[in-house]
Amino acid sequence: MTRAQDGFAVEAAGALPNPSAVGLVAVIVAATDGEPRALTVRVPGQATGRETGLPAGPLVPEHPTLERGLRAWVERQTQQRLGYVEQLYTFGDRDRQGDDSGGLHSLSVAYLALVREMRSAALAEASWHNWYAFLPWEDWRAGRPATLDGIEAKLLAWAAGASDPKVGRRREDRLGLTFGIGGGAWNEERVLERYELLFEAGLIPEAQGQAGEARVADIATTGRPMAFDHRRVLATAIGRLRGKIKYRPVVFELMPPTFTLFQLQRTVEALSGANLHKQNFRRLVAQQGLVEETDEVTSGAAGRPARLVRFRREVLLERPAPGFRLTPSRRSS
Amino acid sequence: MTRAQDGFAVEAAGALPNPSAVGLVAVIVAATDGEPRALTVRVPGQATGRETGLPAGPLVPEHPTLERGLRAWVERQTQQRLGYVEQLYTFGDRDRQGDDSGGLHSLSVAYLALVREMRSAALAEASWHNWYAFLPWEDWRAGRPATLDGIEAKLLAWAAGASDPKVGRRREDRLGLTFGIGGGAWNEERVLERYELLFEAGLIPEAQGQAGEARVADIATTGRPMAFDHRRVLATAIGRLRGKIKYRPVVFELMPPTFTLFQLQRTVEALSGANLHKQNFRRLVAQQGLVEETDEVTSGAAGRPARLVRFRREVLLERPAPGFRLTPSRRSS
DNA sequence: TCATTTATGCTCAATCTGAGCATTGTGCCG
DNA sequence: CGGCACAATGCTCAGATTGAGCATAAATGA
Repeated sequence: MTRAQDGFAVEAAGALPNPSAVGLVAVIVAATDGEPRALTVRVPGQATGRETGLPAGPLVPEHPTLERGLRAWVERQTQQRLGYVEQLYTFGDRDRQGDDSGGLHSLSVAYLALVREMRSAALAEASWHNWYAFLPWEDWRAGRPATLDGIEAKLLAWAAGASDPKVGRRREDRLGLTFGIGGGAWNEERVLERYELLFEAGLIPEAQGQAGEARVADIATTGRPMAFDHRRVLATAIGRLRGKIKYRPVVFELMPPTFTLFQLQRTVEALSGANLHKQNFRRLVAQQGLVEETDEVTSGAAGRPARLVRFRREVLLERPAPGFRLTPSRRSS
Repeated sequence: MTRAQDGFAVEAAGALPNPSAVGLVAVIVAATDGEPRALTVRVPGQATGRETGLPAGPLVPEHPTLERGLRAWVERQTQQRLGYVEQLYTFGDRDRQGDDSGGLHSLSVAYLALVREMRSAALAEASWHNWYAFLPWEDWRAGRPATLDGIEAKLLAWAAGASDPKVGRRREDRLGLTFGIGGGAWNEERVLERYELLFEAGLIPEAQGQAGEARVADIATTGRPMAFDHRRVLATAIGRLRGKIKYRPVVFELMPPTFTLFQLQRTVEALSGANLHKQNFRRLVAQQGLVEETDEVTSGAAGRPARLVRFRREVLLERPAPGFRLTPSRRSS
């Protein structure tokens, strides 16, 4: 069925030459105590011993769809029920893969999953990490991250160090767009673009396959490395999630059955990396009808008890499916 | 390097078992005379002779990235310069692929490309089609598409025909969400969900591999079929594009160097399938600073001549990168 | 009891949106 | 040549949404 015709190589999707190695990678996200967490595993490292990486596995031909395959595979191996699952991106970068298995083009199909509990942390080799450990510049909840000073300096040097001045100017433009250097605003969704920029600028040890050799000083500024190019996958996931919570009620996949509005806000803030105006946040949630009150209230903690609410499942049937608009406030720390 | 450990199959992305056949599919979009078009080719059909399909080809291991590979491949074969290229989705559905090449899992990585001209229509076997020929229910510019009457009736019958009443209710919910049946609103972004629903309901001939045998009556209501599952890919592309134009200035990839505001509006309307309020549209474009005036005006046509404008490339460097908010008006036909 | 802390209610100005009316240039038709 | 039809363009206005803050309520703990 393979056939080239008149300049078009028209191929049946089912019968192609050049078989490739295809893997699945999962970014499994939870939010506990107002911190965003990703499930990681220890993998055999490229350079040194063992490194932190994302759960990954082979594409299993037994399953009818990619997503169902991933779901079954992860749920079986982590005892973790996956609620929301969404395909993220397919990575096929040759020189960015860990290693090239001789001629086979290798692809990784990445998925984002949102889960409620963290029981599987009990599993050996698997553990939850605050995702900002890997991308520390993305957390603005306590104000501008200190690490950005060092990063900006290095990025500016990188831009200035371009041989062609035109290239240098383009680099500076990108610095403005992504990191807001030079009067630009910080757009919390551009997580991947920021990571890519750091990668290109040589600030990411994974770029040279040296994830295992990152110096402590580097980790302090550019974060903890991951095996292969998994930080890129994580960056993709965070960016996607930050965008999605604005127009789809996906945060609730991360919440327990009942919760307070402030817990909800903390979770949204954890994901977006920015603080929100409290009163306006509740107004938004109320207006959209995202939650309904229970007759329980919290107790024990300091301050006035908060009413517990639950997600109104019906909103999934209402249009347009709402989410959260993120409007940062000046509250910090 | 393949290794299972403690419940996690941890695999280096580059060394996986089960090689798969991987293909690339491209949805190449242009907009001419206010109509949205997709580039199609004639492919050897599954059942009957030759069918319409999307340009597709094998993954070429020579290229450093998937996107660069696709770009080079399409540009060479269609003489069509691809401006904007974006990865859409990776399809791996087993039973939805055209045919299964014995044991190999087959994937299609789909891309969306926006182009300006349509020269390659000159190529034999390749031609441009109004994309609503394939998804006629998606075009609301002349009011509610007539085809929806027939579709709704069949969908309601499908929901009512569920053996389990619970399943039936869930189907009805989905009808409301996607097609707005039962008091719901039409959300122009849910193109894929609508297609999937029709597919499940058995209204899409491709579902049984009968794309080539669709009856004329069916084509009138559920649109022209495509080879394999390419209509699903097209639906994905349209949905994505409709979402994207709202927050990124991507429409300009489809416009000639200079154009009138109304031409721009027509293009946005063509993509979104809905009409917009003219004065508000210009206000939006002006406010956002998306275009700058040239000193030329149109002439020859009826009515007052319009000023020609051009896209302000600088907006790509301004934050947050703006797009179009789509607010339908009552103007129709 | 009072200070502290958090939850919750409410106000207000600025801006944004959706809708429509009015005016301005052109080509075209008697 | 005057007037008409037709788009383009300018402008207004009420209602809704946003961003920010003040005020009050209901707990805990010294």
